[in-house]
Amino acid sequence: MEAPELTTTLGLLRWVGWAQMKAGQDWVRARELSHEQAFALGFLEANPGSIQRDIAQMTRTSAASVSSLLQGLERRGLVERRSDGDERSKRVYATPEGIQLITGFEQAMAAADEIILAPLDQTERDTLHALLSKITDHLPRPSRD
Amino acid sequence: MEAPELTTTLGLLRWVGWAQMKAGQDWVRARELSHEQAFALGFLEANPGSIQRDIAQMTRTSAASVSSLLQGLERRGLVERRSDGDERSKRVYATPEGIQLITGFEQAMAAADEIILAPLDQTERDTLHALLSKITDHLPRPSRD
DNA sequence: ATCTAACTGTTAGATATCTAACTGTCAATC
DNA sequence: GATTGACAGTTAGATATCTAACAGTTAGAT
Repeated sequence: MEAPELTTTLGLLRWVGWAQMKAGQDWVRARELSHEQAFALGFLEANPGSIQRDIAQMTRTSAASVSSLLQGLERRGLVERRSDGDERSKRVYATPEGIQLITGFEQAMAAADEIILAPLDQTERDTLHALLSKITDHLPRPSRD
Repeated sequence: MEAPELTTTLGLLRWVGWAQMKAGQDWVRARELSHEQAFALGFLEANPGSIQRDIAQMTRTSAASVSSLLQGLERRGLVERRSDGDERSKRVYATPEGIQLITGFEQAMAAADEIILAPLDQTERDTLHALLSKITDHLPRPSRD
């Protein structure tokens, strides 16, 4: 008695995505972060001075969500928001504390990916990547509409 | 300046999953449902009398989430919860109103899937499905731990 | 028969997300 | 220079989710 979600191609796909999220759970929870906070911090480490709109686009959420998410990180002193010239936008930076907390996140995620993809050999992984790219190439870019 | 998430295989995968969710948005929003409510209703249409624990397992969420989700559906008269023998569990049924509201959901989702998979021919779709199955076969079953 | 452990569901408090409405700032046009 | 429109961010109210703690029920062990 399988539910449809677990048998369709996109159902399987969402399941794998879910597993990836769960796989990183121990790492982020040990630092009392949510996945979203961890990803935002990681993005800010790589792209310091991004404006909130950039984060919203990258995480495919709304400006309102980013505003709320950053509030929590700012309260803990993990990010800073500063205006810079254009008073409409705020440039966001991970603080040293934030950077320190997020160090190793990418590696932890890569390790989780490795476990999930373990059943596939390199050729199969390449094929999977190519097929997914073919799909995302035709998907609308993450946008703010 | 791509972010890592959009270039790794699992990043692409999560992107496709996100697109699927968005693709059904018009359909569910026209009925003032959330995706989660729509999926729960669809599951109950196919599996009437499921207990809440079943729904939690299928949606890979917690018993607490299901409890909260069903509250909203019950308030709108779209589902009913009845105890039946075992007083610990509650059997959940979609009401006629709920069934009527969710009719066509599966087809709408299938249509959305078709659009997303459009860039792939049948052989490629089969390959993708096979690769994803190979991954999920090694994933822990959705469980309640 | 009682006690304990497992099971099912609920609640409380937190964060994330959504939409919609709002504020403030910049730029373009008149 | 003033108005208008686009842009960036915030807030409010809603739902979904999580964890942790709780309450009631069932079944098994002693």
